[in-house]
Amino acid sequence: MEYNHKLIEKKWQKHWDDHETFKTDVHDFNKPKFYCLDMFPYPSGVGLHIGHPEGYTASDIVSRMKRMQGYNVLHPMGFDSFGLPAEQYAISTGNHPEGFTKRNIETFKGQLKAIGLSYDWSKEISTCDPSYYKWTQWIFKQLYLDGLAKCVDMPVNWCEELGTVLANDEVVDGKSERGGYPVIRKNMKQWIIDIPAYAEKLLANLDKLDWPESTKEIQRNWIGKSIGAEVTFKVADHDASFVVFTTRCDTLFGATYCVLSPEHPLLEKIVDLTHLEEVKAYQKLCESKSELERTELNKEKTGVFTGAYAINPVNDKKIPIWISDYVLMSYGTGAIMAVPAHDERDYEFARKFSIAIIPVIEGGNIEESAYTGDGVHINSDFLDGLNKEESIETMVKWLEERKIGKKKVNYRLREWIFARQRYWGEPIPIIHYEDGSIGVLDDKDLPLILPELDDYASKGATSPLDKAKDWVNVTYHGKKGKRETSTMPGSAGSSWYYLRYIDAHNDEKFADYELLKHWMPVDLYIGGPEHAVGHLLYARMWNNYLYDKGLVPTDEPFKKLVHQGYILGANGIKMGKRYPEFVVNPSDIIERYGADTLRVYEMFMGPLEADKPWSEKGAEGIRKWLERVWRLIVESGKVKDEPNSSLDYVYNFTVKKVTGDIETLNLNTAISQMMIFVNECYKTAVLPKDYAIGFVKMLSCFAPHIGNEMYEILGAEDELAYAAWPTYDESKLVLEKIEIVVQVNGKVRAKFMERPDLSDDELYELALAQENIQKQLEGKTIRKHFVIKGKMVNIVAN
RNA sequence: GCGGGUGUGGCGAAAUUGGUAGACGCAACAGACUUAGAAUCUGUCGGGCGACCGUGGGGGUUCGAGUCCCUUCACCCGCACCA
Repeated sequence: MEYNHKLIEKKWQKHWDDHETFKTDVHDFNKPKFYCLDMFPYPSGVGLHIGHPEGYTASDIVSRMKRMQGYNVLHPMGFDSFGLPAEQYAISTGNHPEGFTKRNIETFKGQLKAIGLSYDWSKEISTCDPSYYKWTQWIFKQLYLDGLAKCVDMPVNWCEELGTVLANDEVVDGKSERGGYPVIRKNMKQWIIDIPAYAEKLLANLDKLDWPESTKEIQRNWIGKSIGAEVTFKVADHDASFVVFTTRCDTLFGATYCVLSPEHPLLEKIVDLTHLEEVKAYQKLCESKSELERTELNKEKTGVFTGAYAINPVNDKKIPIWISDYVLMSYGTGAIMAVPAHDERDYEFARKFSIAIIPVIEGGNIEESAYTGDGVHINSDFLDGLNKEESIETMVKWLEERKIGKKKVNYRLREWIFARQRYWGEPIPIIHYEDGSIGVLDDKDLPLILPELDDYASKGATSPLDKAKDWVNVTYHGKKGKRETSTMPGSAGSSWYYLRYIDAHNDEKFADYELLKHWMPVDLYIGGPEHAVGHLLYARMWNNYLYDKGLVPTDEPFKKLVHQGYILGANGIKMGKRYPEFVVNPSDIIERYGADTLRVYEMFMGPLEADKPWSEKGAEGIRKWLERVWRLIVESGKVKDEPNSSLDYVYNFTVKKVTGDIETLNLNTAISQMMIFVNECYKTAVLPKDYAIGFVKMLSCFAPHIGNEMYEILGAEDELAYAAWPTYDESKLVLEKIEIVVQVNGKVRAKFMERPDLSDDELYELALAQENIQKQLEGKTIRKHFVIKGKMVNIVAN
């Protein structure tokens, strides 16, 4: 009987489907729970790529082991099916997004099943399903009622090509993440979610998460906390003032000018008539620039003088007010005090426009560059002689006493722009009444179904939904109004899906609290690093918010997070359109070698988190290894109901190593150890049946189809997925004799085998007796020696 | 510029966290089986004839360093005029 992957894989996939093997009873609280989650895919139309099975296999291995260890494992899957990617693809291929998405989901599901992943499909969710997005709308409604979702007029990222606004994480280098189209800043009435209100909590909670340090750091940077002060500057000869944010209020005596952002609202009021034309021209120039142009590196500073002056509150000096695009309206207060002596940007600007540079900290060479280091304060009246920390403290106190400034914490994190002028998303359950008021739909009117629309392409600043006139114009609670025609962004549905799996069919609530209390948080979350600030920050915010409302039991949703690396092409470059000849399609690999080979190879390639190049030969090697395993278990005749002590050590060690490695996700070394076990089995005549069964159980986590088949061939009749995980006998791990290494001056000079329980002195004596050691020590004096018990002796001599 | 990470044979990678560098696999080579090849099984496999040399380079701590410290180079990822 030969190993036939096609037959075996089909057989066991059907078995798992027919028996609902992986269906989890979420109400069973008797066993300890384990919630193992994958980032659900966009069903994009091109099908699964080679990277999907990597993370999915890793979480599947953990799920399968935990199940055998007696955990009640929740391992669900669903589809992130609303949003730009699906819609863009639909438009470009002339398909309607709905039918198209449904077909894609079926394709994805078929592909996922062909990999042999142990998902509980009874809990499948799809974010574009009304029974799901009813609750996305419901959570949005709560955010709205609590003042965290707002409709405001603000500058947003506008992408003309996509015909929509975009969130900050969807803009990369001034271009849209999807498609790479130019993005400009533009004032629009927009729905936003006040994620900055959660900045502090999201930042502080990072410390307690078992996440990759790099991802936590990215989130910290994105939140961008900085501690400083706000200082009020009066405008000379005007009844006006503005506030600046600074982290260096200790340098106030060196502030020789102020800069307002070109969009600053105060400008209208204070610009001098003789400068009005210039200012307007500059504002217009800035407005027309794309985000990319504005943030270009090392760009020369530009700006114009407003003709107005501010009063420096510490010395009542008149200092000029300029405008420049290096001051951003979206950060701090949109205005700064400029201290050219100690800030590189201000220095460059002051040099260019010949503005005074007054040093207030000793150090550096002010003729050449700004000095940003620490030092003793000078030219600073009551701060003279103090260092940075002392000066800041003194200055804040001074400002606070006179009520012209105060300590202030600022965050870089901006509002989450929550509306898209697109068709394929959750409708926002809001009505704009004719009287100018805004209303939200009653719970009984949710979900607000996305109307069918033939012409769903986005053009210009209007939403495709504007065209659904019958849907837009409504009378609600006796008032006439129009529905909101923007839809929610793709990241809406993915911000809470992990909660829905736990109670996927609940019509009354988004999920039952008692169930959430048992199952949350997610114990292990595996997905790509590209979601470090988008999804992973939004989901944290929603969960923290729902926690504050008492609707979920934990503030943080994902206890442990792991990112899988990219599978690169054989050329070492990311697979993609640029090098189509290096793109590997997972379905081809499954067809040729089988899903088990694909799974084991992807796990064997290297550490889960690392980027690794694909190797066809490597995959072939794994296929051959599985055949070798098959011959050992099924054909060799070695499997017998009798003991073989020569395998005791390697078997027990393998159980220990594989168990520990799965726990820590060192899946490549777990496979190495299983290979060592198989190699040892080939060297001996008898493979005890219980060892064969234990081995097959472990292997079945990695290669479930061949594992189940061999388990059946070995005569087992129970369901392997819930069979007891193999245990190891610690006493068998103690070897009779172990190898002792003898070093002279740190270099290996001899090795010998000895009992592991000898004393240090006994080992030292034996080491000295070694022939080669005697030779090495000839004519030398022994100075000292070190013994590492059960391992080595190092003799120091000269 | 700031932050995070990586660097080990021809290749993918291991290394019990300071204790035998290169486990396991790919490729290569040799032998067995075969008319022959493929497959399989069994070996060899960092460099050097050797003393020795070897974990990007240089320095240091230590009886002992891939692992710790300093310094430097290269590449990858994130943020980027954030006041």
